[in-house]
Amino acid sequence: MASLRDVAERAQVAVSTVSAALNGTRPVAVATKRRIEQAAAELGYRPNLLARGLQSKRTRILALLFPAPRSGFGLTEMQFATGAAEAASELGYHLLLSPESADPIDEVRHLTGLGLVDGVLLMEVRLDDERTEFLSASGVPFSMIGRTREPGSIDYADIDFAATARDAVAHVAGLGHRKLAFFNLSTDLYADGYGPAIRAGEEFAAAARAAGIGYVDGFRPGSAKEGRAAFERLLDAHPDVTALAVMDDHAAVGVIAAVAARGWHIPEDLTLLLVLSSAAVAEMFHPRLTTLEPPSTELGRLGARMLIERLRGDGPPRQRLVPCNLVVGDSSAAPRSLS
Amino acid sequence: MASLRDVAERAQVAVSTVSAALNGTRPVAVATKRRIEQAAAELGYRPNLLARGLQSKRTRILALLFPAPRSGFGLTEMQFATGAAEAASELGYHLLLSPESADPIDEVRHLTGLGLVDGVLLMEVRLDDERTEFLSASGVPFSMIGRTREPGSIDYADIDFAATARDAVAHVAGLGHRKLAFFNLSTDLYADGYGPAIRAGEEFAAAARAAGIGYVDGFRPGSAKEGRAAFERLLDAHPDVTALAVMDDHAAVGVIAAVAARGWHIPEDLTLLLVLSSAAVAEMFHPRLTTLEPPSTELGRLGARMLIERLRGDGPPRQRLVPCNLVVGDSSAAPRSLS
DNA sequence: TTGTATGCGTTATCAA
DNA sequence: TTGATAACGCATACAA
Repeated sequence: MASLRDVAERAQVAVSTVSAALNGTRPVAVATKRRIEQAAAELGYRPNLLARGLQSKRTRILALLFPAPRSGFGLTEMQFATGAAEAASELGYHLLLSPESADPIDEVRHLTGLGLVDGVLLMEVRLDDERTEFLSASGVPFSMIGRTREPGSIDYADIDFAATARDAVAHVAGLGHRKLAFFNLSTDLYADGYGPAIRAGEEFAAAARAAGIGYVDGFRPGSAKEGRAAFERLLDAHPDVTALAVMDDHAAVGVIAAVAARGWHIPEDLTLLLVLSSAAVAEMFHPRLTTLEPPSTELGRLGARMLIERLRGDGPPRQRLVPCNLVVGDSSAAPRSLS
Repeated sequence: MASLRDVAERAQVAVSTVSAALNGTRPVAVATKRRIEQAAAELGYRPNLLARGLQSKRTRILALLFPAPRSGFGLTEMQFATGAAEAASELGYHLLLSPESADPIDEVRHLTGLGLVDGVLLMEVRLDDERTEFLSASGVPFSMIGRTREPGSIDYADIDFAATARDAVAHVAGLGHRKLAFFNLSTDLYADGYGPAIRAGEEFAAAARAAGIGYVDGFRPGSAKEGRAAFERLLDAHPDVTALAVMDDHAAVGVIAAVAARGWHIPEDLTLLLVLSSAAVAEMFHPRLTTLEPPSTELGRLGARMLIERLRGDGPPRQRLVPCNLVVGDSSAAPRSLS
């Protein structure tokens, strides 16, 4: 590879002048600047990121810390990663994919100790997340996709659960439904303090209350079997429920089976919503389910952008909430009583 | 961060001695070595990767070039990435996630020109892939997840389509089926020379022939609607088909709908196989479909390992084929005629 | 067995 | 407006 020296020789100037001309870090006569740029172009010069990083203490590399795939299909995680990588790339940064080992703290220490990365992007953030405390304490710049219970002044991009719940409730209430049920994520995730489970649960309850429609929750089926059982229990206790929002994809499979087993049909007898699932997944169902699609790519992009902005300079905390996208499928309809 | 100099001062030796002691690159007296190691530990010394890379011309960073999510749920792509990242991490390497821009060639040139990466990992390789030619020509070490039509001496890890097809055919033949149909991926992908579409198509035909059972193909439904239509056409022309292997997840949805519309049931009236889909996806169906699950994580791991081995030293081409994993679900049964 | 000196490619400081 | 030079942290050839 051509180096700064090669360019300098060819343009008949000093290395420092070439550096200055190419970076605009100090005034350079237009004539020499042109000569330098031409020489650089002819040699196909590319600045060596390592040398630059060694000197400037900034590598323009971000680490995306991601845990082993949890539930779902990995689509969401994949979109976080691609969104973040794209946004980083647009801003001249690179994204290092860092699989979280047994000890995430150690992982971060390793990465930053090596001088490899300028900042860290966290995903799958739990309400109480030890990683944030460690990162704050060690002074490593970072941002979150998701957020802790009390984000304080930490930068984050997360789903706007309140708006999402409002949209969902408005959708079913607009169809004429008077009572909505909600199936949260599995008990394990809920107990683990997984943000989306807790927040979606709270916000759906609040939105239903605000809209003045009936609301039932407390179910946390994590599989098709559990989904089926939960649906049976739900109807036993609340036969007047006509709309159901489900967070776990596999639980939805069970619900659909239970509906069919009763001789019921979707959407005539039940309006079914998938919460935080992609349209690609919703299309796998028959009928195609209405879904509240998480803005995963956007969140990834935002997370990366915020982190880079923070690296470029200080400022107020950057905290963004983005609502899910309501994609109406064939599982939404007015309740029987109205038709 | 503590540097080599800090360690040297604390241990009362020269920098070069510290370097030697820590890297074992030349003999160091046990006593001083112990002193150095202790000093390093006390200071929490970590070698600066940039400085080391600048000197040694090797960064121990690999780039994973990945295209925008294609079809499916991204699970497979995600597993390639996580597998590769894990394997790299175990061997002391890091994985850079590089979203492919409009011009992948330029992307590679950029990455390597910057001196950032030691090698490149390719995924979503097409039968004729210009990237391989460019990489070969420019001397950048690389390996493929997937493979071109004629891989030559390029390292790769790919699905063993022949073994996979044999397993699938053996499964249905073992159940007593005498005629198998095959729905390939969408026409677009097929025409684009997407390896799995072409190879799976060829190998299923060959496997059926070898097993002496009837075989029908030529269908390429890429959506639920097309899947449904394809199934109707299939049965019109070949009413004696009792088993069907489908590559596109959404097409499978259509097939299931068509089966139900006929008043048929799975698996009594049709044995349905999902090819190259994960068990997580297969579980979304009702009944749970039998699937041939691609070894995506393993392929990612292998791809990274091969590349690292190649970087460590030369040797013969490393080329590995791994068969899919047959996960028998509730969509496999003996054909009607036998029951 | 250990220390000194040099260079990797860049940026930044200071003279000229 | 420009050029020489000293870092950045590490590895290595060479001298002691």
